[in-house]
Amino acid sequence: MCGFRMPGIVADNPGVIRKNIQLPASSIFSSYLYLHNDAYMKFEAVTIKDIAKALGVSTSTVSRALRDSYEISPETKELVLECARKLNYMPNPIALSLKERRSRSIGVVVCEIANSFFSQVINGIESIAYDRGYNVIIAQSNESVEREIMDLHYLSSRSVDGLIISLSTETNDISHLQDLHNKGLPIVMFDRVTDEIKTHSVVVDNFKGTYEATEYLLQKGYKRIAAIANSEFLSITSERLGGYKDALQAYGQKFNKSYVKHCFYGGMVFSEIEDAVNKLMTLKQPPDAIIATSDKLTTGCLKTLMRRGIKVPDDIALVGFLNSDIAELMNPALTVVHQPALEMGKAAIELLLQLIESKRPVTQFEKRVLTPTLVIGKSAMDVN
Amino acid sequence: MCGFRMPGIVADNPGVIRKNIQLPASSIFSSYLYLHNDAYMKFEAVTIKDIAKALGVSTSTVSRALRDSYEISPETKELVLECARKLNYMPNPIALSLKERRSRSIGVVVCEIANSFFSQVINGIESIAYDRGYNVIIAQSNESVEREIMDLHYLSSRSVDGLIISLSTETNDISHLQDLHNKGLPIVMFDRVTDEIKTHSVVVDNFKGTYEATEYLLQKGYKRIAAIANSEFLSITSERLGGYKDALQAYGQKFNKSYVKHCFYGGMVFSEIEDAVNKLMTLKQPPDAIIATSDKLTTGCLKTLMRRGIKVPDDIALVGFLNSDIAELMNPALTVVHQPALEMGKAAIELLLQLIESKRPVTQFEKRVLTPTLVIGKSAMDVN
DNA sequence: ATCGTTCTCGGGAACGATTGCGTAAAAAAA
DNA sequence: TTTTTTTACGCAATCGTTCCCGAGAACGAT
Repeated sequence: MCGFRMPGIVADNPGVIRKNIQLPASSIFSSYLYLHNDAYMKFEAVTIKDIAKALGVSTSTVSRALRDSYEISPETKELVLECARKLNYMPNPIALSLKERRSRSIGVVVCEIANSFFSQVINGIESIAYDRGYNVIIAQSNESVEREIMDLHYLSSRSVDGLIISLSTETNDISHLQDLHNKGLPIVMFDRVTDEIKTHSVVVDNFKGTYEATEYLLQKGYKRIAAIANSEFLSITSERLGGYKDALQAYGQKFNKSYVKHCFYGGMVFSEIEDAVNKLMTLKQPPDAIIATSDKLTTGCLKTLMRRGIKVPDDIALVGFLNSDIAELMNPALTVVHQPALEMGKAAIELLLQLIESKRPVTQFEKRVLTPTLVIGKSAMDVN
Repeated sequence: MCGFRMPGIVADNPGVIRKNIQLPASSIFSSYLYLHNDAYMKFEAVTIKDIAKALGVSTSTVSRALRDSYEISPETKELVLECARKLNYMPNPIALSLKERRSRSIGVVVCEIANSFFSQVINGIESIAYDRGYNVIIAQSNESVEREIMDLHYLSSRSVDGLIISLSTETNDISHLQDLHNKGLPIVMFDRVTDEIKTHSVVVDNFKGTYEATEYLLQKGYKRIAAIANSEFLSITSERLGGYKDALQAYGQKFNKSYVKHCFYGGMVFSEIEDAVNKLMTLKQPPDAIIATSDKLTTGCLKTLMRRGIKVPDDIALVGFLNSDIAELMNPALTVVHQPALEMGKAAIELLLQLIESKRPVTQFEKRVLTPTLVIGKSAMDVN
């Protein structure tokens, strides 16, 4: 009597749903009524009411049976499970969210999706979130603090259970984030972080990244190494410039302030990079090498040099942060600082889920520091 | 009497919420109670009940006042609006979803996020969806049909209002999609599409893309042009190979079957590409040019050639589909077929929202065909 | 004075699921 | 046999919101 609808194949105990279910390619979704004939009708899902009605029991019994409660007899359980399977019942996540006051979704704010580094991070986040039954809502700030605030507003209004964020370049006032944090929203920061909010964070050893890159150039014999960096506000900027400065010092070179150029919008505005490169190249003593401290800056810098007819590495060396998997295919093959982006994403979501699912308040926060890799290419040569 | 909580700044009429709201950077989120002291407490949102209680009216009145119903007096409306503003009330989207039986979220299935083409498409989708109040749930198939089915299962269980999908390379049986479609789920396909499902789709003129690329090589004087393509199952494969064949014919060259290699996993498995290139290069008459018909194939092909010490374009020419914005920085600067990915994403989401928000059944389906661009680089030379 | 309108508003049932509490019937203990 | 305990289930509230009814009050028409 409970087969008055399309017979389905698999229904899972809601507790273990989507865990290695093996389903045939057909009729997986028959939890929905067939109503798609001529009229355009919203397909309606099977609910516990349908099961209850079909079996002549109460919804409480169905609910408890599905959750394998001890107060339901084995026979009834079997009946309910069987019927749920037949109707291909699937629990309504929205109703559950309302009841449990959690959305099982997390928000991710990055400045740009179409950027290798961030898309790889998102890849890592998504892979784990998916397995844990969370969905990921992605928002882009486009390096604008205004947009970042709107993103957070939006995500907050969609009542996400947690947040993973890399700050926009414009963000020096973080009160909008602080507000959310104060209200108890679990937050994990990555890449561009701030100490002002006490929470977990995931970064690479930025200092080490530029230190090694600078050291590499110094060992090659370069004497006038310039740096093109992001906005001074960003954590990554000072850290990366720190590694650059320390390496210079370690090798007995004096730090030259005019060799450091900042791009406030980190290359989102291309003319920024052009200006920076132009200013460097028109110095009385132009640099013989450039370190670019982010993906967009690295490619933008190479693009500018190329367009100006400046040969790399013959006229100038170029080393930079880059997570594109085609760095070796570039002209020249770039020597790059590569970040373990996928792992960063995984670390971030793991820390976030830990925060979200923690029963008791978390007071000890972790700053997970991963190690970047210097991938040697041909964008610097031996100068002697 | 209604200011017993943190005074907020802005509350919107739910009907026009998130429409060009200008808010100061602080206290935007004070719709939530301050409970984040020592104990870890979930922050609780302000509901219409709170407003009703504060004002001594019923929730119905509050609800209607907020929705600007005609049956509420202007005075009461003003009171309610004022109070909502004070408490910084924000409607609970989950409760709304439950009531209205729609989640205001759409699912996007692509094979890989960290791929320029797809991340650009997602960028386009996201930009519009966000403005229209929808959130985007992204799932990756990794070119696996099994994973694709699980993705759809997941998205379906999260009750998305619509779906945008580019099929995985393994997908020749589309009954899992067909099922969802039959049940009335609005679907828009892009890139890798199928005629078996009658719905909107967004593609580029693949034929034209390869035709022009092939023609370009033919005009340069190449005589033995090979093609490396995706799985035969995919729509893009036959279309792109079609353009290739027709161009050959138009220029009086005979089609040589051994010059066409398929990579079933489209380059997700790198050895596939290596094998394809190796087989081509060990022919008695190896090709003098290669056309790669997808992003991953293009970069994979170049990587293989480079590793084998085969110079492009000196030893062989290479032209391929590529949406990376650093094609011009590659070695050599690649001549590529560039797809308007952002526009494709925008078109897809627009068509989907049209489907979702249509009152009456949609029977006329649109196949929107955008035009790819051949971007000339230096990966082919004049051979005479 | 009585009736029909119009204007406002409240009560309460949904939406789908969980869960504390109450309670019949059955089983166990007295 | 009576009492107590256990078993197995139903009722109803709850989450936040909308919306169908119903209903009181004011007002004009008869």
